Amino acid sequence: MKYDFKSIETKWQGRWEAEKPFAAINGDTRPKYYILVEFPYPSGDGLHMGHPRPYTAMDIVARKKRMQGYNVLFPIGFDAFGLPTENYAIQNKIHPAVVTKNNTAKFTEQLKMLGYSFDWDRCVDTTDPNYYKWTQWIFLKLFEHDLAYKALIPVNWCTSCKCVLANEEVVDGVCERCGADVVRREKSQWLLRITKYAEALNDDLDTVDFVERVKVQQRNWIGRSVGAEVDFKTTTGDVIRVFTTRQDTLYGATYMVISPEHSLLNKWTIENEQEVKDYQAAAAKKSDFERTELVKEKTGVEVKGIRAINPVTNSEIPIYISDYVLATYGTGAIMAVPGHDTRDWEFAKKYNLPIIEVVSGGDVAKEAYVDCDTGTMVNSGMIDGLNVDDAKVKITKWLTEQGLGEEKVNFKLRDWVFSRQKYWGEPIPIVICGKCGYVPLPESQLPLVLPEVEKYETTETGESPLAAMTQWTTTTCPKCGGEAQRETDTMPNWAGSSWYFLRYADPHNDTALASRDALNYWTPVDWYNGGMEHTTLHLLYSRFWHKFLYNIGIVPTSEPYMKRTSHGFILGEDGQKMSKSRGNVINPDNTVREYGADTARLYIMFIGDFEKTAPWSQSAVKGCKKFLDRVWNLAEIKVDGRSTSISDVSAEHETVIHRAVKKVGSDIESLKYNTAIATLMSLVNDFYVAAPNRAELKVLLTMLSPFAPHIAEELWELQGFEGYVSQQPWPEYDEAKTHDENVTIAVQIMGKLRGTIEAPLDCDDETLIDMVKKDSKIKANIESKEIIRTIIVKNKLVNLIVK
RNA sequence: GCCGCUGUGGUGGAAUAGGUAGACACAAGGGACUUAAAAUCCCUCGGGAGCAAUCCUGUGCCGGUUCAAGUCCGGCCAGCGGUACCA
Repeated sequence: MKYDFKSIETKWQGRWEAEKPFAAINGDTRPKYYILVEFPYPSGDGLHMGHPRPYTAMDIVARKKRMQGYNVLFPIGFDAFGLPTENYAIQNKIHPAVVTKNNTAKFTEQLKMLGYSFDWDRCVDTTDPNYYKWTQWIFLKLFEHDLAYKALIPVNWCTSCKCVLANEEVVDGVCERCGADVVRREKSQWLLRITKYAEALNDDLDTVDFVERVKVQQRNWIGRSVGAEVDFKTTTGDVIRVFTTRQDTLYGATYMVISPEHSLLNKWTIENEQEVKDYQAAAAKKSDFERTELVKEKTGVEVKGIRAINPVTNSEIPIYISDYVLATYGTGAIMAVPGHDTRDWEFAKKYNLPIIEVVSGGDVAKEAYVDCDTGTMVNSGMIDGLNVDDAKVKITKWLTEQGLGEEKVNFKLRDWVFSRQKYWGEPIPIVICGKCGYVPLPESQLPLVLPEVEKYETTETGESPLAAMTQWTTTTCPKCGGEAQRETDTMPNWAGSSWYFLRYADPHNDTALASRDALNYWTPVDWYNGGMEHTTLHLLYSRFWHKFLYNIGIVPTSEPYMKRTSHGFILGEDGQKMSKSRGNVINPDNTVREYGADTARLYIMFIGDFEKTAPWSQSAVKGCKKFLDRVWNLAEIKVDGRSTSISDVSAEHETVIHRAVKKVGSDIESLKYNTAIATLMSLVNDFYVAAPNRAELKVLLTMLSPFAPHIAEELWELQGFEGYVSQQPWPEYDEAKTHDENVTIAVQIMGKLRGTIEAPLDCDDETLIDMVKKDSKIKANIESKEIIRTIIVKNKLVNLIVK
């Protein structure tokens, strides 16, 4: 009989659906293991190859963990709020909820087609009011704890989406989604104070097992830097406070620069007022992108008539305004040390300002001496002769004593802009009352359900489509009972995904986001795998929400995820990133149809290093199909024999089987799925040289089942083994049996390979050298030479050094 | 610019901790079976020399450490990702 993958896969998927062998059980006595994959955004295009890679990998882990006796939670859901759905709805005049329903149905079908062992009863959908009730509830808690606030801020405005974007959604000055220009605009927006958690988000990375590149990227994004704030008095009697990480170079500060938006500019009487005003106006007109684009040439204007006083030299220094100083970082003002900062140096050259060397070792006449940590302080009064570190300590102490400044830690991280002027998102549960201000909706009124609207488009003024629904927006103030308006902004699609993993623990709870018992049992997530592109967005946002929920006593741990790994992209066959415009998108449907889900799963794991990008190759898929054909042909006919325990493997196959069990097991844990599959292929190749007995076949099918679950179940049944192969214990290996009695020893002379010999395992050195010397080939090589040294690596290698 | 990662056959990729480079596949070539094709099975497959056993050479480039370097160190080059006037 031929390997009929189609009927086999349909059969087992039906059985799994009916009998639910992969259901997670709350409060079970087995040890729990919570494996999480990033739930998909259900786009109209269906799954592409980017989805099955992480899903298959974690499915393999989930299946193996179950076989090892864990109560595994491996859930899936849909992150369904978002712009593409809304745009599709606008274009086709279909309600976004209907679009979402269709898309999730398609995704569900495709995910089931691939044979994933998800617990489908726990499926969540962020657009379900029963779900977003709790997203809104968390928002109310954030508001209650002063972590949500509304402020007039310059926002990134996408000219095409007509929508406010988070900084994270602006890429190279254009909208991440549609590629249109992004400009700056003042708008009243909801923000979340993620900056309050900057320190904890940074420091607690030390407590979790995230792959290093994720930690590095998060740390860079949070951007912690330690320095000092220093006060500079001015001739007007005002004080300009600056932030610097180089307080040691204070004696070299020969001028100051403040941002064009600095508040003191409004207060001062400036001699060249018009010139300053013109510069401010020009800077305000520029978008963030334009401001950073002009990196090469720095511009600025001196604020004439007012001077600052360097607190250590007491000399008067000029003040400039320039847009290379950002209003949003530090204090919006800097002390300029042209001798030791590249930007200050360029600016000083251009405007003919003095450059003073305060750390020796460079040539400040030629260029700024920046990497000067090893230098010695010069021209620096009280800190002359000290090294940089000591100088920092001493000057900071002095500044603090004089009341002129103090040590200060700054972060690049900014508050999270949380408003969107869009329809397809969670309504923000706030009422705006003329008398009481922003009033939270009482919990009893949640969920605040999205109203039906006539038009989904953002209004011309940039307000949410909800703003046009006056019937809905007009309400009464929960506090004073007077007439009030509902907030019409909605939440960004990062909201629902910031806590979804908690809901999986108890997805049908209608009195809490999840019961405390369920959270105590399942959280934290043991292993979370996802894309690098979410490192500074979703991953950071959800850590923030989780820390907040921990602080208010909702969740039992301060970090949501114990372990985070990250997979590489699957590229198109042309080696380019898959995209519709390139026309190189590959979806799993065709491969599954032509070769079956098991082959598709195998190939996507065999393709290469899980953590790196890898190009798809349709022709290489066949290799995996061939492998399954070979397995089928090997095991289709019932193999006789009563013994089925691993202790009953033949002497012939003993070593290779114990080795394979060891290798496949450890490879799954360390993301090396490609070599795990290679090991299985080798084992099958060995079985073609000498046929396996019943015990050996059993081990093979058990190990194969996480990778290719359908064929494994079918062959298991054909062989007459009991139950589901996916519910068998994972095979155990015996370390002693992973070695042969004999080992091949490489023999080198002067470090060059000259041959190999067979020697008994753990052979003692003398016997080994003796054997080497007797080997005819080696003998010829060392004739008439004297062995002056021998190096032996046990069971591996002998190296003879001769003269 | 800064931070991180990567560079190995025609291709995807292997190579615990420095210890036989190229596992496992794909593609290609040759052969068996077949009327033929598909499928299957067997052989070859980094480069060079040789009938051959064998020898030389080879992991982006240059140098170093070591008995021994794809692996460690220093300096380059190229590609990918992140970030960007962050003081």
